[in-house]
Amino acid sequence: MTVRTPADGDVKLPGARDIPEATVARLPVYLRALTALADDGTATCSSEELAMSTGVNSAKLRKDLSYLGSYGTRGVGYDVAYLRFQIARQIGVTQDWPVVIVGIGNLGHALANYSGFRSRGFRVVALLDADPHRQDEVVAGVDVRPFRDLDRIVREHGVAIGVIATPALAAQNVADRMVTAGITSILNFAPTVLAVPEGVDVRKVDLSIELQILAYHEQRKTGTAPGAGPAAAGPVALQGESA
Amino acid sequence: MTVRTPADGDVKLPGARDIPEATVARLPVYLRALTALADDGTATCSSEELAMSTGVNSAKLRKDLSYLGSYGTRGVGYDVAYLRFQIARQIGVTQDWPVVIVGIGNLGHALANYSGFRSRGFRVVALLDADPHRQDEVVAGVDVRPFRDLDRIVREHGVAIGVIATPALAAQNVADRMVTAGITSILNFAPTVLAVPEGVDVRKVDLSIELQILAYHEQRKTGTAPGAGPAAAGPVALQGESA
DNA sequence: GTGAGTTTGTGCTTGCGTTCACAAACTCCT
DNA sequence: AGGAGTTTGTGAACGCAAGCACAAACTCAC
Repeated sequence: MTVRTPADGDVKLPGARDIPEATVARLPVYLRALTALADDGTATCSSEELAMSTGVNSAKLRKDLSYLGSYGTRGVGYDVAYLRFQIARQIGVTQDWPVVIVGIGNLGHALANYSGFRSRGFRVVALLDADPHRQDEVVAGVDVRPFRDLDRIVREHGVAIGVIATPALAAQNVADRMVTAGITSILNFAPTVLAVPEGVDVRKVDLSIELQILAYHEQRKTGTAPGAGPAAAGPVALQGESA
Repeated sequence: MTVRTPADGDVKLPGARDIPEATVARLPVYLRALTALADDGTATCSSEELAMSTGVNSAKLRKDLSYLGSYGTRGVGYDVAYLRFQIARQIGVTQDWPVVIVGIGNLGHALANYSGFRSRGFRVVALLDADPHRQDEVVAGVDVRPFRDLDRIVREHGVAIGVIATPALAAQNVADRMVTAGITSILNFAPTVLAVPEGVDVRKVDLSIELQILAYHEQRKTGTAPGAGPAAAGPVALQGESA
């Protein structure tokens, strides 16, 4: 999913060992749990406690944290505030990242209104849509701009991360324009495989894929077809509508 | 993320080898690409072509498909319609799965209106919300029901899959109620770690985690702090708001 | 200061996933 | 029919991730 270029990605920050991808994916979970603990007034916690509240094995958690450095104290545990800062620093969310959201449909609205953005290191600087009818709206305090303003907005705010919430057909075009504008990380909600040049990271969030994975396991569990209820409708053939 | 119970999950369907988790996660992508090819009128395709359009290695794709059986023809490729059906059958989306969505906020609206549901093997049979003010609405042709109707709806429609789109604080309670009602697969959009009993699968989709993973790589790429643009705001300290 | 108890950090093993490389099996042309 | 070209299916090698288990390092009580 994530494409890393081995060439330019290896300019190591001072004191930054390379962290395994699986660990990187869990760091945000730890960060969230630590924030919750900090808000509770908890000053220190053990790997066991943190593991419990994040749903991972405590050994795995300690190994993950060890990639960042030795921030714990044996016999005591971790200082919540300190560890939280260290993780935030490693992820790079000690300051806010400006992001743009393209495609202000149902999903775009939801994303724009998502309060977790601000508090977790991101700031929505622009909402863009190609549809002129949408460009009068003000969503979540940010007004919707025409898509053609992308280049200017990216330049002015130094945007590196873009979110695609358009229909599938528009996604590749939006991605191309984003890359041209200078965006190098894309979060794609459209159900399409995006082609991007080396050095651009893409992460995909796909609703129906997640559901289908659940369906697979569900089928294995029960050994039955879906909709076993009395009011269930008859079989529905696979329909068209690709992409 | 996905919890499989080794005890009851191993009742193998006739002719169903156990498919690696990584492969299962890619099958929906193949399915979508094959649907697109079928709509284009393409009758047959090679692993190389399919690999190109799905963004995976062709060797990996062949190995993935080989877990389902030998559905290709050497020297020719795969029959699009046939392979599509076989994958759909393995995933279990030859018939529609009834699903319920709990939490009709911004995200719930977006999910309810998502057209990809119907065409990819799922049917939204109910929208539930605890807020009485929301229960007058009709979203995407389905009217919003009170949350307490969950048990009855699950029973009547034979619902096995539930979607949680509530705020974080409500998520665990909703999950508990879902499990009690008989739901055994949950797709969780709330930024919380859910505790569920053995045998219940949970998949999590978390916006800010995805963004933070992107931010990590972005930081490594540029080696700089976010918001390098001239109009970028000053540093913003980590704020509270846990969970 | 010393011993008992606690918790971290990590070497090692095991298992899963990816990739390579090639034989097997097919088509097509002559 | 036979040979050249194409494409699948898979054994084997490799690399990453997970989990175990334990030494090292700390606290606390006396």
